[in-house]
Amino acid sequence: MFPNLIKHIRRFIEFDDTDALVLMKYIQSHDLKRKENILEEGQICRSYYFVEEGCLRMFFINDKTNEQITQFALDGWWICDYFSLIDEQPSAYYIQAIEKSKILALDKHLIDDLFRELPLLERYFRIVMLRALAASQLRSRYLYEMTKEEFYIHFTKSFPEFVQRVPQYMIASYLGLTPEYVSELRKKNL
Amino acid sequence: MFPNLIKHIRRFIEFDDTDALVLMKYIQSHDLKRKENILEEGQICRSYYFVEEGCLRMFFINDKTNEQITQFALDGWWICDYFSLIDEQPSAYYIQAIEKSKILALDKHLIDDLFRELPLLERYFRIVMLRALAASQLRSRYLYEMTKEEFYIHFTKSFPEFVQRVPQYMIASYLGLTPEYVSELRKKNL
DNA sequence: CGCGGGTTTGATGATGCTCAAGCCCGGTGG
DNA sequence: CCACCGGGCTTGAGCATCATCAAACCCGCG
Repeated sequence: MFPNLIKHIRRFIEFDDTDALVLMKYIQSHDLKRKENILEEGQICRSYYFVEEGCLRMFFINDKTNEQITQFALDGWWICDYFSLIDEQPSAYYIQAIEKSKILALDKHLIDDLFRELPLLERYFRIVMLRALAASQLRSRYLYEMTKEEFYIHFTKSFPEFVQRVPQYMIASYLGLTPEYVSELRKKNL
Repeated sequence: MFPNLIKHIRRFIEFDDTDALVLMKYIQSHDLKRKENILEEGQICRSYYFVEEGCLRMFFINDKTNEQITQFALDGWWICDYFSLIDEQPSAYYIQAIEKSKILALDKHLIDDLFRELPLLERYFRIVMLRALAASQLRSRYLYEMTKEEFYIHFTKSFPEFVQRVPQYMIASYLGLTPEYVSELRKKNL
């Protein structure tokens, strides 16, 4: 049904097939077309989203026109606007499919029931959050210690497949660069 | 014994005094003098640290000389190098007391036993991680949408007491600015 | 074949850094 | 009690990085 999520869960906790069947009751699956949104600015983010297949981006609108990407999520990643989710505030973000994607949504208000049925999943989510935090700490460190040029090169070296898969201007936006500058950097670095 | 930690836990879960006594067995308390480190570069970060009283900073050494601050932790905050903690890799960071502080350490390897004794604490830690993630998402958004000047002003407006408490050059470092530039900004913004 | 989104090019310029010097002020020793 | 020291903050000149803007180019798609 959603093998990638199950596989992901099994990386961190014991989780047998009957557990998976229970979990299934709580999950809503969404098939997104390219450019389709699963969250839009002004809505309250009510679910955690898992990318079962495909690729998402999270962005907000800057100066009324400019889409500023703050995160990507590939297959096997959780994504959401945690601030909106926690405080039930309108989100400032869009979450949009870059390509045809299959997204699994876990509603915030069902999660306590889910944990009551499958207590071990609370551990899974704790660990997922912990790892996301580690990733964000690492990313923030790179921002401190690298110039934008180094940051760009580091990124392209680290995720060459991803750079293929996604248009340059999105990479630029995510890295906080202008497309023009990225273009210059590409020329310079062969 | 450590009222601030208990108070913090009670913000998120039911936690009575006997639970607190159990927890106490797992906690190591450290009294730090000004400038004393609880973690140093090269060590493996083995504990989660809670600031019961005082104030910490987390930094790494840039270009062999320059202390680059990436995080502060005031009373009531958890702090650690999550990357080093998870992978048991040598840390690239120092965690140091800015002022006389009381720190509570929870060893990574005891935490599973602790959760076995007090299963509700797993929820507490999940929530703490979740909120830290929300905070880091918000911070990263500010970095995208503000100029350094706006970022500085926003920070000083948001945490005026903190700006009093900590030397300017540390604020500058945390915000990714030179002390000279902060000085210029202060003059400009009365 | 023409259109439109994405990328490139080049000129110009602002933001924010570097470096060197001076200043302020609280602490310490004579 | 004063003089000196040193850390932190400020000032100013010069400069690098990276953004802005306008235009041209490229190429896949209808």
